[in-house]
Amino acid sequence: MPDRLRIPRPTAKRLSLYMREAGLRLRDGIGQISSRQLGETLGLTDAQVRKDLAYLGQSGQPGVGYPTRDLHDRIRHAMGTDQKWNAVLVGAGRIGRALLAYPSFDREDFRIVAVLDADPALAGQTMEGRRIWPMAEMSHLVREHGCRIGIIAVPREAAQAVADQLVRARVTGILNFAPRRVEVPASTCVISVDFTVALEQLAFEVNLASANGASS
Amino acid sequence: MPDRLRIPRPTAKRLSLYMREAGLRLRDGIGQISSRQLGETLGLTDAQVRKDLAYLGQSGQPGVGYPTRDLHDRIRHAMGTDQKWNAVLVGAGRIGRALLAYPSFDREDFRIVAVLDADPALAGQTMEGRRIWPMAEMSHLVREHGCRIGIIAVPREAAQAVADQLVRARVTGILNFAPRRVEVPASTCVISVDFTVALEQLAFEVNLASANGASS
DNA sequence: CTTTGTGAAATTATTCACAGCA
DNA sequence: TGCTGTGAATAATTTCACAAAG
Repeated sequence: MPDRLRIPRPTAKRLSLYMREAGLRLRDGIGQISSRQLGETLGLTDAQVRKDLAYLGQSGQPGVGYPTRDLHDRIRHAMGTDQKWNAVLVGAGRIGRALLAYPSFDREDFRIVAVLDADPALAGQTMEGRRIWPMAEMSHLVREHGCRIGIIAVPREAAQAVADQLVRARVTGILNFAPRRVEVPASTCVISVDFTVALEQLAFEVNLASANGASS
Repeated sequence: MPDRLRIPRPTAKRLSLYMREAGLRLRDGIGQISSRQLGETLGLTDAQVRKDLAYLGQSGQPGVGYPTRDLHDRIRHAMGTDQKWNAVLVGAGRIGRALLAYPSFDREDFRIVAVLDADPALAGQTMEGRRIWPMAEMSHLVREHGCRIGIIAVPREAAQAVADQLVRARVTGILNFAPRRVEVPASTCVISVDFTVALEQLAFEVNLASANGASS
């Protein structure tokens, strides 16, 4: 007996955006927000926004909009970000450093609690004020801090081995910044952030736009 | 008269992956690759791969597969990465540094040719061996190097202003790493890479999986 | 007069399944 | 036998359009 409707993946992505926007409004003391306003700031149609928000159950008031606080809380709950998500970061390179300093990775809900690197020379040093551990400590750190997430910020060649180690250490989710697919058992989730794909996607879009624009 | 079929966006994303894989095979001297092999390494069905590749026109050989070199070239052409894409990077922070050192941003097709930052104290300094320019130099640099792409690697609050400047400097594509939508005229393309959305997406997936897995 | 929630319609994307070629 | 290319079938997602509510 599912207590709520299954949320489609495209919707889940947009829910993140709605939540961020609701958070900003909340901070600014704005109590209501309409699907049209939300759509306008995010580049979506109002119908799309309403369909998405309807997955969270009735919450809007006709003629008024959605109460900011309630909206924010509902999305948080639906996304699971009302829980604590501790993460281990593997890779003390430049991407790892950027993530350590990134606000989203040091919030109440998400937090990088340990940094590891395969380079023995780095073990014991600090990065952005955090101590770097050797790889052998992974299972221990994951257990000690109750990490459910592992972040792969190592070069392509090392990514699969790191993924294997993370799975053995019993994380249930992996955020992968290496430019390749990592193979994991079905019980583990992977989300990849691929800079190269984004860049090539952009080239594709620009070409498409200029092809459409240039009609002699 | 369009000389080729319109490529759907999901397909375009996957084409990047196929191209990368073809490039790796090419480097290893493997001359052929089948839709099944491609699908296996990338986590897709063979039918999906074939449908996608069919947009590039006939190129596979029944019973054999796709010739690696030809496949790579065709995708390159379709994506527009057989052209040169110079980019200006705005933001000499930690994300900017990571991108500067990232292999994909210093290839024959893509290259970051200039770094800018709003902080006057950074102007004239170097980062990853590149000189940092003040914002006022943007138009000049874009024109001089023929940059078609601008990369936004600044905090949320500064992102829209940077986007406006990039548009004025006449870039046609923007790669946005700031966690917000940037508003641009329709003639400019934007692709966003949003770490926060990726992270929350992961939490969502993990929750979903554990909900499915745990049926008492 | 504005805005929600939602069935129905339209569009888009994926999977199936198989004829035809090497 | 192994594999491509592709119509047809299915599934997923978005848009439309409107009754009902503040």
